[in-house]
Amino acid sequence: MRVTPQRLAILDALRASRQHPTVEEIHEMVRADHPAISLNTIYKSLDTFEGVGLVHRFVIGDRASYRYDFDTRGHIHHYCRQCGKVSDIHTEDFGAVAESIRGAVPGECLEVDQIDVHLVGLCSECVDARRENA
Amino acid sequence: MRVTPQRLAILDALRASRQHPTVEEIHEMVRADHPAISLNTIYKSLDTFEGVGLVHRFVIGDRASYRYDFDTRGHIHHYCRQCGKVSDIHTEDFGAVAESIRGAVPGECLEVDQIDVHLVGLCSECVDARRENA
DNA sequence: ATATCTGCAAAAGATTTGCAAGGAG
DNA sequence: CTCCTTGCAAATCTTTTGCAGATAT
Repeated sequence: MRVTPQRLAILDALRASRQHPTVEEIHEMVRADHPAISLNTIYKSLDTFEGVGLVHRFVIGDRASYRYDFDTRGHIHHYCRQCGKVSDIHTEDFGAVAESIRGAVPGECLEVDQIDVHLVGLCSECVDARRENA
Repeated sequence: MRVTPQRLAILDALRASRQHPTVEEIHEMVRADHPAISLNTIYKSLDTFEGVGLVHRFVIGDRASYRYDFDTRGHIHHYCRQCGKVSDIHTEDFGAVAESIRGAVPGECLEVDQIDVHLVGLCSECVDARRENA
């Protein structure tokens, strides 16, 4: 895998963002420094990164677009069905959650490499907003 | 919500399938009895059904397409990265898993309506196939 | 030097929108 | 009878593919 200015910029942008950006959003961010970078390069680079486990790709909520996360440690994602924001839920104890999930799997016959937990609901801002309007 | 032959056919097809079909797949199935049904009708009907909680929509694995599930009870989905099959993992104790997940959420500030647990790995057939080739 | 990566353009795939005709309530 | 639903077509959005030139190693 080659190290290019584009790839470094993509990784930097993803690391800097806590927003689980879509490909399009990453494109926007990287263009600030690399005006000529193509969307295609974003797609291919992220695909490469995912292949070597540098980043995590997922789809959440009612938006069928890939989102990327620089943080590959196990954690929970929350999708706000009001504003669309995706937030991390970092728990001290994701291990216990993973354990409980693995315990529910009949085992032996199938293999599990990756566990994604997605919650859908309202983020704290949207809960607050609703409370004010009530 | 109106009851039409098309909608009944869509619900029947979805109920009959344990494959978590995509919109395109549902279209194929329903066309057996309703050759003239349009893809658009499938989209709109499923959207309506989801709105009233009749079906569950999700996206899993590396295929960015909506999948639908007639079974709206909480359960785990497993995606096979080899063959693409999506299977249900019905555990007696999804309640315990849900409990453990809710316990990990800091609470009060955000709302959780729905919990999706997605596993990625190999299905039993693909595990067997690999074992035979080894 | 050479295999990989980039950027452009086009193709492919998935979902949504607009509208006129049809059918359920 | 009226409003919701259907089917068609086109538009939009997202992702993939093909290829020629550039570049990291």
